[in-house]
Amino acid sequence: MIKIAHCVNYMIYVIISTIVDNVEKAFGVGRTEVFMSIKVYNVLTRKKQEFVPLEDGKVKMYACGITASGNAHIGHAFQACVFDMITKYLTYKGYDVTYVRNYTDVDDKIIDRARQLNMDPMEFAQTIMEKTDKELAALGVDRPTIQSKATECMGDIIQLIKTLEDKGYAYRADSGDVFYRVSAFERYGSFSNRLLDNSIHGVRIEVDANKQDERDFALWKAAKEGEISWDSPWGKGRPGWHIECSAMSMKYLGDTLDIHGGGKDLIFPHHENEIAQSEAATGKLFSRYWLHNGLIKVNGQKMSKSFNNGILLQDIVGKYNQDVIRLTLHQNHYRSDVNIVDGMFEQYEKKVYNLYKSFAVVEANAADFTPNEESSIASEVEKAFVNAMDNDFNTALVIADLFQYGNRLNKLINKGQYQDALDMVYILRKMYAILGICQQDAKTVVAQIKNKYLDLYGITEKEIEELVEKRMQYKKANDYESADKIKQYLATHSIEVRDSRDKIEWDFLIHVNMHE
RNA sequence: GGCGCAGUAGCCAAGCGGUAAGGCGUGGGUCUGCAACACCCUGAUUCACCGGUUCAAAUCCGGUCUGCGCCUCCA
Repeated sequence: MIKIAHCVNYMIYVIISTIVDNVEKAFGVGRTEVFMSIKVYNVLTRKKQEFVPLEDGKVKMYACGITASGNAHIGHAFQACVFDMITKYLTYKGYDVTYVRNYTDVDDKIIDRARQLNMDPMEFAQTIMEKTDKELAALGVDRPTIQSKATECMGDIIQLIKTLEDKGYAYRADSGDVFYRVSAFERYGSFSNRLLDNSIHGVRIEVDANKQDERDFALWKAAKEGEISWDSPWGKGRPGWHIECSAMSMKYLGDTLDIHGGGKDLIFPHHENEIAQSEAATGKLFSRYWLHNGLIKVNGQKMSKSFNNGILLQDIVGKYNQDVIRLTLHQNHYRSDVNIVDGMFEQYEKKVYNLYKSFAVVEANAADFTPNEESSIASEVEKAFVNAMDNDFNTALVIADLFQYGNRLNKLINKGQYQDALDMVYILRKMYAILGICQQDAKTVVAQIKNKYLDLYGITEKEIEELVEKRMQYKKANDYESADKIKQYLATHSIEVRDSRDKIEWDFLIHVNMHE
């Protein structure tokens, strides 16, 4: 009875929705038009809303980058990959994107580390930035339009602090430090939802005696004896962290940005403070949209030094292929935390190996064909990609689709439909470039991963080939016992063989153990 | 204590009012003397729990529990 009622209700729904669809079509308000626009989750409004830049066709985006105080970790890479992906997608959609990402190249930690290493702090920061740039490039992260450094914008930073001081938003303490006067900015706390000073209870912090209000934060820090410093109207010193980003973003992008991004751990206090500084200085809205990426967890735990579970880029770049790391990072939505569990890199390594193996087969067999950009396969893939990405950059969906396309590609290969297969490879390479995936030479990737594993398993390709040849001889002589001994020996090195009529093929295994 | 996010199969993870995508793993199969890759099949009567709204809820509302993040430098 219930089921019948259920069905009847559903049929009523189907009939109504069909009518609605037809009405929409008749009036030209098809759903396809809705999908033309991009929807983004805006932290400022806490809503998913249509993305409309200030200036038609142009996007001004700033993302908080890295403080160059140590080796970059996978969390830094995630932030870089996310905003690289967003830049590339917006560019694909036809926007002219100006993307600024900063390096903080002077701060307490940098000064401390440099001192430990007996290095000049600027020089130390420089080596870190160069190393990080290389590591990010190895992940297919493009350089932003402008890569700004705090020390290169000192004049702009000082000017901004001066403006704040003139307007009564800043004061110089006896210590020589200049602080932002939070009480002067009424909206302070509204971005991160910290309306009153009630956030401080339950957490014990020492209040700097120089501050007029415990919420005040440093705009300019007076230099200690022998410390690196810059001249300013308030004496020698260096800028506070928050003011750098306000100054740099407005210097290159103007008073109002379209998108401001960064890790979600920066919402408070960093981004709250940036808003307070910038909007107090200009009287204008600082950024129309705020996008924050999630954080990295390792086996369900926060990545932190105390757990000793940090994944540094120097430990994974080179060890895993670019696509493997990108798949791991983009396999879930950018706003969610990425939980990297044991075996995850290996899982995607296996996928990447198989995918490029298929690419190689197609490219070898379809060398004389020309990819057809207008093919139904190409338009289907592109449409699905765009639909997913228009909805707040849903890379998780896009990657789920990629695995299905890989499956379909193999079917096309098995059927010998190389024109279709080539069209598929063509469109995958084109679209997934936005995620930094599927861009490499297929044969090279296959060889890289193969060599890595043969190395790991302690066996060479030459040795395998010789043993396989021997096995062939034994089989021809009907000596299955000896032939199987070779097979077993190869199996101990994780090499599996497959005999066809007149030849023996082999491949290595990638062991993925997802159990905890 | 305050603010925010989240709980979907063994694991990872989409869906965000119309009847549970995808991947890994598992188990079977095609093939094979045996057999890896690939390919095919295989999974949640149900989305932490309890109420409510609705013809219809994993999706909306209220409450409970649990986990996490931020409030101190943090991508």
